Amino acid sequence: MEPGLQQAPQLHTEIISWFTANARDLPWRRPGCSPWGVFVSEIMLQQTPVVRVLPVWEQWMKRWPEPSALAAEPSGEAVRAWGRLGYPRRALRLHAAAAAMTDRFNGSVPATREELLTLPGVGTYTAAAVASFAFGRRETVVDTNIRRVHARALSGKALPAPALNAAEMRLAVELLPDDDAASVAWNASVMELGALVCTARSPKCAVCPVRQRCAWVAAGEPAPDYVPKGQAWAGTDRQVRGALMAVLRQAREPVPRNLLLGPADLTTAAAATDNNTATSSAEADAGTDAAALAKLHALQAPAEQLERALAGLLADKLAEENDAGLQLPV
DNA sequence: TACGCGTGGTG
DNA sequence: TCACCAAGCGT
Repeated sequence: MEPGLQQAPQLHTEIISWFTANARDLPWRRPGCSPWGVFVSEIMLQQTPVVRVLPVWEQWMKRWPEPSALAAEPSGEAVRAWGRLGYPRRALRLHAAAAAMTDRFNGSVPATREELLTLPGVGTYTAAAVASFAFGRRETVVDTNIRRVHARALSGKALPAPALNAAEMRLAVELLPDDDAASVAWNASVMELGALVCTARSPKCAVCPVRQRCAWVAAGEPAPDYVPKGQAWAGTDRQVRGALMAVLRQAREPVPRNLLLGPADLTTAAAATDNNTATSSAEADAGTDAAALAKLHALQAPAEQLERALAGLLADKLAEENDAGLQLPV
């Protein structure tokens, strides 16, 4: 990694030039976008692809053009508007961050990394990214794309380490241009290169602006020295929670617990009459989506797992319990 | 430090 | 098809 630092100036020039010609036209990058717009985009983009964020971001900014507007509404509305972006706790944290901005920062997005770090849902990456992209400050932005570009171009490895480490952070700090504007351009450019060209699975080295300088290419593109750990899904509480969330998100009135916890009653009722007509009407009466409910029941999760998953939702305040059953806060 | 956290597109 | 992967965070 050290040797590559000598060509940092060339890397800056070539990657920033590539960005100028090839960057995607994303709404949160446009000159008129507010710091709040940048902030919202950064939270939504945590572990979620750009194409899925775009439509939700547009609707979000139209409905809540500034932090105080979001803070004025119940958190459940944020969860609903979040839709299927995933990790719905991010919606709660974004709502809480808007409340904190309203209370502690005069209704504005704070401009410094230190202040940004005090907001819920804002960690090392997001604080640096917002300070850099929304406020033009010189901050070292390190995300998964940037780590991968650094690992390949400078360290000659196929993939970065499983977790961000001190050596990577030092390298990123040393690579950051001194000039404020150049540092912002560099952050955005390396990230975009990692997202569009230096991708995880099938890097497009043929169109890479720095392929001649890439340590990984020079080393003959060696394979990763570790096996990425998979994300377990089938049969997990997480899967059950996701199915529960899909039902609760669109429900406009309390959802009875027994409707969520098992199809037993419905099966009996349906069998007693004829087909699933009874099931459909029962679900319609509860204001729930039949398809979402069917997916939940199709998992055939054990009752104790359903209870545990439901408790997990309640613990995160994604739903509130009342006499009638369950619903999102309204 | 390692793990859990949603969702859907894709090679 | 089915793991892998995606602008991380909090514990």
